[in-house]
Amino acid sequence: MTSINDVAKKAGVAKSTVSKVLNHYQLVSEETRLKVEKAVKELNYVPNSVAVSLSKKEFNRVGLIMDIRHNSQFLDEIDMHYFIGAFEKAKDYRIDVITFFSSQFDDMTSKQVSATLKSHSINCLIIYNLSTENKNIIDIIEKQDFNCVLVDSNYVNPKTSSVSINHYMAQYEVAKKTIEQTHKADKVLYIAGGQGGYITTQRLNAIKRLKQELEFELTIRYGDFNESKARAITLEYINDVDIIICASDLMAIGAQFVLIENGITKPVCGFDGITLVGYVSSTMNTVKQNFKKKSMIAFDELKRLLDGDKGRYVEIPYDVCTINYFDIINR
Amino acid sequence: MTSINDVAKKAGVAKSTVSKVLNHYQLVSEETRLKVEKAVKELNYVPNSVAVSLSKKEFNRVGLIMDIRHNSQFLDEIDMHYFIGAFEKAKDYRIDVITFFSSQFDDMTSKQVSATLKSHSINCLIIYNLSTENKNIIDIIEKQDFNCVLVDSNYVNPKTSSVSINHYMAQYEVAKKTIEQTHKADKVLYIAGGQGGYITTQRLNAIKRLKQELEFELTIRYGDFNESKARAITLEYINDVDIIICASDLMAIGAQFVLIENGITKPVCGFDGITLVGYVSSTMNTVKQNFKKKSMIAFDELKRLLDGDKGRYVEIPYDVCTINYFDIINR
DNA sequence: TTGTACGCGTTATCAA
DNA sequence: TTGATAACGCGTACAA
Repeated sequence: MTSINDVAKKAGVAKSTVSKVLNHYQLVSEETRLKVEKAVKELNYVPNSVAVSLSKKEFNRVGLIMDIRHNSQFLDEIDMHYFIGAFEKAKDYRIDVITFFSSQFDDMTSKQVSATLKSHSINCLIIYNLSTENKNIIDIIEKQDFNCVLVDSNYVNPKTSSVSINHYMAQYEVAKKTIEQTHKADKVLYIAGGQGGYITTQRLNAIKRLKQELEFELTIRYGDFNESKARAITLEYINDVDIIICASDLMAIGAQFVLIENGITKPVCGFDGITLVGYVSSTMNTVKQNFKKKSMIAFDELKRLLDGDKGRYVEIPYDVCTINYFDIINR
Repeated sequence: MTSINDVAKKAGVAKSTVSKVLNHYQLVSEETRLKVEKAVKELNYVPNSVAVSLSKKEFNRVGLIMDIRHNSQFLDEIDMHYFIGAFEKAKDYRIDVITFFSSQFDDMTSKQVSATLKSHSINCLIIYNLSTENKNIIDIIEKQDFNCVLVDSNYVNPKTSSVSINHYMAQYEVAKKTIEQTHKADKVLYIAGGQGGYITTQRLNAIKRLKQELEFELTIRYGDFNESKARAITLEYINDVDIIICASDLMAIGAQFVLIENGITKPVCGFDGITLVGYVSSTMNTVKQNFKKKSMIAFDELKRLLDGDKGRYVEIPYDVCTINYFDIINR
C-alpha cells in the first residue's frame, strides 16, 4: 500500500506538502508541485479514502436505504435502476456509498439506527419508498442529524429534500385516459398499493377525485403491490366492475391474467412502466418513470444539501403511455 | 459522534479496556466488563468502522465488481439477486461493501485499477461474470494483491476462488432434454452468448459434445446475450433448423417470439431461469440457478480466503426445469 | 487485570 | 513557501 509518506520520500518533500499539492492549496511553488505530481504518477498513488475521512471531520458517506420487502421479482428492475443511478453519481462525486435494506432496521430504535449509520461514517441518506411504518427512520429524518433525500415521499425540512413524480396527477391522468377509452365505466375497481405509503395515499386521492368528477361507483382494495393479491381481488370482483385500475404494473398484470383466464375482456391500467409490461400487455396504459434518472437527481439533491443548501421538494416528469415489446428490445 | 473515549469516561476505565471488552478479549474482569457494556448501551455506542479499518492493518472492505454492460433490463434481475446476496452476507460478517461496475475500469491500466481499489481500502473482491476482455482485472487477479472470488469463472490461485455452477453439464443436460422431447432434431441452431466469456465457452463445448453424440447438424452464432440479436439470428435460420438452443433465457424468448410471429412451432430452450420465462413461455426448458445463493456462497468463500485459506473451485447446484407462472407469483 | 503509548494515513495548524 | 506536529477514533503491544 503506497502511502503519502512514500510519495513525500520520493519527491523529497514533507508529507504535509504532498497533501497541499493534492488538495490544490494555493501557496505551493510550481517547482515542488511538479516534483510531487511526478512522484504521485510514478507510484500510482491515490489517497486512502478511509484515512481522509478520519482526518477530515466530515465523513461524507451516503447511506442508501432501500425497501425490498415486497418480495416480488419485478421490483428488482426498479431497485436496480435506483442502484445504478446512485452509484454512477457516487462515482462522479467521489463519495462512498453504503447500502442498507430498511428491513434490517425493523427491530431497532431510532437511536440504534442512528448509531449504526454513524458507525459507518454516514452523514447523509437517500431513502427510497419510505413508509409511515418505518417510525425509527422517520424519527431520524425529523431529528435532522443526517442530510436526507427521500425518493417518492414529500416530507421536507431544512436538512431533508424529497424527489418524486407527481403521483397524484400521474394516477389521475392514466386512470382518466383509460376510462375515456372505455365506452362503459360505471363501476371501477381500484387496487391500491400498501397502506401507510405516501405513494399509495397520493394515488388513492387521485382516484377519489376522479370518482367525484366522473361519478362512477368505486371499489377500493389494497393489493400491497402484490401480484397474487391483485389476482385474488380481481377474481372477487370480476363480474361486478367495468374497469380495473391498479397502483402498479405488476398488480395490473395479475389482474389482466385473471381476466384472460376467465375469458373476460375489461380494461386494466397499471403504474410504473416496468419492462415486463412490454412482454405481456403492450396495450395497457401505464405511467412510465425513469427510475435511474430519479435516483441520479436524488443524489444531486443530496450534494446540494451537503453544500449547505436547504431541503426542498423536487418534482420530476413522467409519461402516460403504453409499452411496446419492440421498444424494449431495441433499447 | 460518541467515541470510545466517551464510553471509557462514562465507565471509568481506560479506552483500551473498552476496546478489549468490545473485541471479546479473555482477560477482563466480569465487573469491568459489565460497567463497560452498560456505558456502551447507554450511549448507543457503535465503533467507528472507518477508524477501525485504519487502525487494523486489514481494511477488509469488499469490492463488488459487477458487469452490467449488456444493456438489457432483464439482467437486472440476476444482478439484483447478486447484490442482495452479497449485502446480506456483508451485514452478517460486518464487512463493508463498495460496488463498482466493470465498465468504469475500461480505460484504466491494472495499476490504476489496483490503486483505485486500495484507495477505498479494499483488500478483497467479488467479481461477477469476468470476461477475458477485462485484461486489467485479470492482471490484478494474477498478481494476487487482493483476495478474489470469481462468480461464473473457473480461474483459481492461492488467493482466488471461483464459485460457479457447472455450465458445461447444465448446458448439456438442458439441450439434451429438449432434443429428446423432439421427434426430429437433425438440425440445431445454437445461439451462444458473448465471445470471450468463460460461461460461453463452457456452454459451447457442451453443445459440441452433444453434436458428437447425437450427430446432428450444428449451426453456431453469437447472440451476445442480446434479445434483438437472437431475433435476427432466428429469423435468418427460421426455415433451416429443427430446434433452437440458446445460452440465455432472454435470447430464447426473443427466438420464440420470432417463431410465433411467423406462425412456426419449434422447440426452444434457454438458460438461467429468470422470472420472465414464467410469464411468457412456461413450457420452455431452462437451467434454473439460485443467483442470490450463489452470491452468498461467494461471500462465504471470500471469508475463507480472508481467514488465510487457499483459493479453490466451488461448484453449486442447478436445476433443469420449466418455469411456471403460478410458481412465480406465489413465491 | 488494567492502563500507557504508539501507529494506521490523512488533513490542519503553526512555526520557521 | 515549507515542514514538524497534533489531531481523527480505534486496536494493541507492552508496561505496570
